[in-house]
Amino acid sequence: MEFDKNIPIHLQLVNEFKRQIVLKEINGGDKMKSVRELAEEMNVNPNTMQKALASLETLGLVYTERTSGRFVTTNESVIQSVKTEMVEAKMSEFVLSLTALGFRGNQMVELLEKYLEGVDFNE
Amino acid sequence: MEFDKNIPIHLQLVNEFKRQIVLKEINGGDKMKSVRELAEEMNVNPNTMQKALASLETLGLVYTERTSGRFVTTNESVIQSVKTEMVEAKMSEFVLSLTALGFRGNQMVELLEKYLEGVDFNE
DNA sequence: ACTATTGTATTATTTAATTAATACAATAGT
DNA sequence: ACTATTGTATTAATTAAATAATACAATAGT
Repeated sequence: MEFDKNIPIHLQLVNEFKRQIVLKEINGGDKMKSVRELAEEMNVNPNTMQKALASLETLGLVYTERTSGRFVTTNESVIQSVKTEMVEAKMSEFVLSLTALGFRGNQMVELLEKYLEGVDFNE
Repeated sequence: MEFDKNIPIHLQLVNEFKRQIVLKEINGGDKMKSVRELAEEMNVNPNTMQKALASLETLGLVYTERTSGRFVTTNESVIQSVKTEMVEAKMSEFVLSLTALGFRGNQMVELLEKYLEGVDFNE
């Protein structure tokens, strides 16, 4: 995975894991790879990975079983609410940005449709 | 103006000025305030402000007349293309993010419409 | 000519993120 | 019991952004 150098890596890691969990690329109860392994795999320092995983734990998305490792939560309602929150955040950011650029709601919808026509494949 | 602490301030400044120019809150030919004045007003260090303004200059959005100060470009086509680029960037980011969250184009439109119903005032 | 105001440059300090290197703590699995 | 693997903690070094303080350069306007 590649990082945006203008955003702290640990935040980008948290986001990526949230995405994987929410999209069921990792399932509830799944064992995650070890801190060191993940760090290696994603080319970051173990400390940075540790920090990201600690955040995930705070969110309730993973839990630790010493010393077996870390596991994805089986609490589906937590996962769902995280997903909802992620979508809302994206919507909010988009609408705020386009509002700042002078567009109104209906124009945003039009723009989105136009954009999707242009780039899309799976309409 | 308030800053997102996770994004370099000079980038946020560039963005804000781009927005102001593109939205004609500042008009072509307008004299901008001095580096020091802007820095004071926006509560950043003059060096940070200087950096942001230098970026704006690179973009062709402002030019310097030593020692009168800095002025907004009168080249409307530059302004328009910057605006287009900003909108495209927002669209792209939004669509990429929601794609990563497992949505397809038509669902994105639905989500946006729903979201706008909920929050909107100026549909 | 003078001078205030402009942009610009420089050097140092501070702060936060990241990396680095290492050590400790706990226990599952043999 | 041993040991490899797990998470966790600590301390230092590095890097980049931001701030701080100051100086220089140019000229519009008096």
